[in-house]
Amino acid sequence: MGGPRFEPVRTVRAYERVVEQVEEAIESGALSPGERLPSERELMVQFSVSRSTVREALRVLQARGLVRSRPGDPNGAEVLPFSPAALHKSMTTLARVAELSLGELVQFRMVLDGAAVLLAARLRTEEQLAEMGAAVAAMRAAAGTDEEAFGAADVAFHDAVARAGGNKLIQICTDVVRSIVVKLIADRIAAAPDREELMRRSIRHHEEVIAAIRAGDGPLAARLSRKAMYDYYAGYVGEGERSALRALLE
Amino acid sequence: MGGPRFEPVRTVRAYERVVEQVEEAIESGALSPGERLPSERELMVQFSVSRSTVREALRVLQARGLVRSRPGDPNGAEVLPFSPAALHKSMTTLARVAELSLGELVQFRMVLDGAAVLLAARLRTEEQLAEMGAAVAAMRAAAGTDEEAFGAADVAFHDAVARAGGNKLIQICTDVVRSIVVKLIADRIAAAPDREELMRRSIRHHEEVIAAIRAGDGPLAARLSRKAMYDYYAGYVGEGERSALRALLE
DNA sequence: TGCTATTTGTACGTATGTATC
DNA sequence: CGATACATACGTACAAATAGC
Repeated sequence: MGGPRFEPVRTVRAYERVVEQVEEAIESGALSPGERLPSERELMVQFSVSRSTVREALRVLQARGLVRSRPGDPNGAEVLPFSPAALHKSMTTLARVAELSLGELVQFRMVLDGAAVLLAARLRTEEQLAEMGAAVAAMRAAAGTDEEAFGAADVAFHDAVARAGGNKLIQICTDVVRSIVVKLIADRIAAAPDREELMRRSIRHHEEVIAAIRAGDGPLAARLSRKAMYDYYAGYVGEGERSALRALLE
Repeated sequence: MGGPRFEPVRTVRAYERVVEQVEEAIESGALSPGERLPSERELMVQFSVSRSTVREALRVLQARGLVRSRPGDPNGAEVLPFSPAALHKSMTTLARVAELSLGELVQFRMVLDGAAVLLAARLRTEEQLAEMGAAVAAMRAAAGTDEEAFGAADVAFHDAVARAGGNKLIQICTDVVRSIVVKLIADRIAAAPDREELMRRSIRHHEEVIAAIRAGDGPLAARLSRKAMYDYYAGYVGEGERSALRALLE
């Protein structure tokens, strides 16, 4: 027994080491959003690598949403503020290659949104309650006339709820999945014959959720929220999956 | 009013068009995992771009976890099977740059794991129940002796539950966040003075969850699951956040 | 085993379009 | 408008690694 435990050697490419160092600098806060990286020529000197290596590294960093570079910019690449764009991209890819069904996506939203509402009922401030109310008012104003504004107001509502819940991860994930779902069935939603009625019912549900949040009744708010989402999306989900969604309604 | 509605022109880089086309081929299934892309030289002919452009595109595709290329491989880059690695990477980055707290991460797990358990109580097969039981048995066997095996068995348990729940997105996200949490506090967990007691209690909780799943009592299983997670991690979370976690225990 | 052909990894030079001053 | 510095893209060259003989 014993002897030294050797580990397999992984040859690490030059561009990866560049990525690692820059990534660490950004994630540790040594480089802040808005700041600039040195120019590509400067980077090749600092890392003692060729231009192509620097560029491949910058491509990866750009794909991860950490930096952006523009041609002609007298400064180097710009360090970007945090954005869930990379998460959005990888979840969208995930949805396609893992063949996530609409039912799974909606179910995920029911779970996270329900949790956000539950937390919001505890932690919301009066100001946040007002935001939710304003969002629903905007939904009412746009109902039947402006599809786009209705959707935007709905997003604003769920965002206000998620922020009130105090969990950034839940907030981000609900938003990412919401946009994926909407993209998947935007055409079917717009073409729904009972579109007007769906919107009205959605608004009513939202108001009930707000009332429950205001009353501090988290479990009720969560049930109402899940029910609202179910009613809105169930029509686009196959019957088999629909029953799995109903499991969350009890 | 009227006239054509012009849209702002977005200059799109050459490498991006290459990425788009290959990505579409992979996500649509035209290229399956295990298949090979043409060699870089072949790609530069097909896309009429230079090799550096091809390589930058391949780097991005590699960063997204879609392909992998090895030096000297006479075949081109390999199309990879689906993996949540890209999602894992972007969530890890998210956790750092958005400064997600341990409390938020644990809360997220409580929500998703609770939902998975709730669904599993409805949808589980006898076989999956056996898997969960086997995982807990492995946890018991490893308790106090083999930290690593204990952790692996715990992962196996939660994975079996998530699979039984039937929602791949929940399954993947729980696993991703679990590994982030573990990485964050692995050292503190290992150094816990009451480590042995924590493990025993965790096993007991897992058994209670299995019993509730077997009985088909989803809500009870979910409560027990969230309670188990809270007990296990609450010690590592600050008091302020701990109260937000308790909001999920009612 | 060694050899060879092919491919990727990396380096370097150059031309071009663009943003800033 | 010109000058400057930058990113973009192309092409060539060579080293290192792999597969197949």
